Amino acid sequence: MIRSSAAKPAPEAAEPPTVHVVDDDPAIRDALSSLFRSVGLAVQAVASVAEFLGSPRPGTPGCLVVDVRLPGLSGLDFQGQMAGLGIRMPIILMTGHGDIPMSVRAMKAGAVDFLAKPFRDQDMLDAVAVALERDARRRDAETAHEALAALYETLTQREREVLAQVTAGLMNKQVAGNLGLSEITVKIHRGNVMRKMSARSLADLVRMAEALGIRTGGQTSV
Amino acid sequence: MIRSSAAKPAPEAAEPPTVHVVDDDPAIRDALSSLFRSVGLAVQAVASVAEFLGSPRPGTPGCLVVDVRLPGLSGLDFQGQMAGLGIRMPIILMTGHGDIPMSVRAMKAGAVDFLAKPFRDQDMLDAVAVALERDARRRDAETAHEALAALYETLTQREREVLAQVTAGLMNKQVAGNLGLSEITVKIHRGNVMRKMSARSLADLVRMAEALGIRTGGQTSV
DNA sequence: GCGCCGACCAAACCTTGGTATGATGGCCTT
DNA sequence: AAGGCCATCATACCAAGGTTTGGTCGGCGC
Repeated sequence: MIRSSAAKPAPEAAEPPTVHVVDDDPAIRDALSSLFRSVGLAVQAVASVAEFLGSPRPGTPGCLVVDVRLPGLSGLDFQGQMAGLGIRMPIILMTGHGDIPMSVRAMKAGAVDFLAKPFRDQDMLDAVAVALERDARRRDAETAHEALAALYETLTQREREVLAQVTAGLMNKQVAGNLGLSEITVKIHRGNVMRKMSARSLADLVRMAEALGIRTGGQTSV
Repeated sequence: MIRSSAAKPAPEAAEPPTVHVVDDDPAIRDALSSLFRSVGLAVQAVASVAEFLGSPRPGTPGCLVVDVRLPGLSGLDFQGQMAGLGIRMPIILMTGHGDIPMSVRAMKAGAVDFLAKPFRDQDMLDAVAVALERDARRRDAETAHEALAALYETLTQREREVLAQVTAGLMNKQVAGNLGLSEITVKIHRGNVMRKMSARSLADLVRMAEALGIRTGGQTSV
């Protein structure tokens, strides 16, 4: 697979991305909803963070457009909580009464944009476009990583040890020595690893180990 | 000093990082200079961007602290120009009369921080600490990459082709077929590549190719 | 011309990788 | 007790990787 979610041969109709709007002002919600719908985007508009968290949030791609001043919980705190909740959807913050430190803090925390009201429609659309693109990339990367992690899960402890040392560049006999095994046993484990990980070559396996963050104490120049 | 590259156990003789201050107000320059010197940092303070660019800037680690409103060239434009000039030192911007869009634009462009005057000394020191840490990491990564690129430079065209295909996971005979060579010739090139790149194993070589961004059309699952 | 280097190839030889087939034993679940 | 999974090892065999020795050919600079 080369890029994007080409995991399956049949790239079924890509679900449309959804813009989640969180603002306690109904007028703003309506205005943003029609703005986003006018460019073909799906919209889910709610009045509070609680409402957003309570609503059904299927694993569809999308982004958040949130007012920083919300009843109960500020958008900035909200931003921080999202990470803890495992929600990594890109966030665009907007505010009617913001200041520079607030915007800087938001951007440092990873916000895609921070728009002061009133903003131009186009600025918001541009920000959403960037956010959706970022989300698409994040999801692709996450999907690929999860697939890899799932394969890794199927390995036994021994096989993982062998994987680590083999991808560190050690020869079978060295691995055997380190693990107190015979070389033939290492070969068997190694073969199992290649098969279970669907690696077609050692180079493949090395890249997989790299992506999984598997490192040994063994010195490597890279 | 805050922290520097803890990459090596004995970094020793680490050149002290320099904070470059660019502000047309002498009072600010003096105040910042003594602030930074009070925590053991070297400082180079100038009044304009031209002066900064004209001064001797050896390849020492450091960061920039720049006022966005400068005679002739704004700090924001300056930020953009830096990339074009190949200067990738982290930048901290400060302003007396900034607004939110300005700060957001600066942060999007990669500024470490954007401080509205007046700011607390500690905020500036914190920002500088982050900037210097970021610079240290960037320099480490850059140094490693340059060393790798230098090795790659010593390869002949053929050797590079062989490197690409071998690290893509192809067998010698496949590489030979693709390049119209005999297998024995591929082996020789391959051996030369391993020697010239100082790779102690194929796994090593794969990681090097990865770091160099060497990709072939060959399909890979990673 | 001469030396140097890169590219190319071959024969011989050795090491390493990889895959059977077959077998033993431990542990856990049914 | 039986079956399954894992780990272990041996023998044998084949494929692939890797080096050495030795040689041809063409371009480039002195």
